Amino acid sequence: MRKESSTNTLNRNKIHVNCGMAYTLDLIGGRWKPSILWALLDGKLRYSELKKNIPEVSERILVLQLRELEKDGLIKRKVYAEVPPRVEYELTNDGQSMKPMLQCISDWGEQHRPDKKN
Amino acid sequence: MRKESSTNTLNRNKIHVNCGMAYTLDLIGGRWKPSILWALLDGKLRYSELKKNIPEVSERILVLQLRELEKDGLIKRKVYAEVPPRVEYELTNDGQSMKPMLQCISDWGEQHRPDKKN
DNA sequence: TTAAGTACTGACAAAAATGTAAGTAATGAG
DNA sequence: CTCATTACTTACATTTTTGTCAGTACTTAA
Repeated sequence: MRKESSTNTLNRNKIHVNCGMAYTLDLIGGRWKPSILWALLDGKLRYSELKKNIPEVSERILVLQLRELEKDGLIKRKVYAEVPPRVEYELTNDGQSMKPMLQCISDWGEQHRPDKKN
Repeated sequence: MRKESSTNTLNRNKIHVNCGMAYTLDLIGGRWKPSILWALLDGKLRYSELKKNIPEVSERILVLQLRELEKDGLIKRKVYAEVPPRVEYELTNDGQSMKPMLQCISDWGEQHRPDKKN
């Protein structure tokens, strides 16, 4: 949770105003968000499929990260009125519009991380 | 400081191995790192100039972020043996190689943040 | 002797992010 | 009636990040 008036939060918001980079990075910068976005680049996935894709994450955190991505308009959540439940996640248009940027970020990482295989 | 064996840290490292995006974002994702990198894109700056560029940050945090960027090989620190002291920061080659990516991240932010001026 | 300038450092505190373990709701199958 | 299935939620604990405030070291200039 975020205290609206902590220096920490105020700073965050001030930075967004004069640094587009900081704004973007705040949206995609959570621990598991890159993995989630990456998985969704190929199309929609059910909650359980996301979990399989990202085995290390706990359910609580996965849901938290999904909710934030949804709140920030990068993914949408579609619930089917079935039992057992079915929920699908997919990128919104804004999320799709990140594709080239995400690819670029990924490429830089692949090329520069120390333990890459030659 | 980081406890090398917490689940938190282990997860961070595991993610790096199979998600280049996550690796990159970890390097540039600190609160003030985008602002610092952005300022250094135009050339080297003294510590005091960086401070002027980013007035909100406290000295302690500014130094912390600079040290991390340095440790991760994105910037270099050059000390002149003068009094009063002079220290200059500039991008390394790896830092320079981020330029197009950083521009891309910045552009996305400028175009999508809610409170942009039309 | 005192002050000014620069680039910090240290002790401490608050806030935010991440993780663990267990539990819930609805329904159809056996 | 019990179990399996799916997508979560809740209470709690730990770890990490960010921030505050005061102080330091060195030398030159007044």
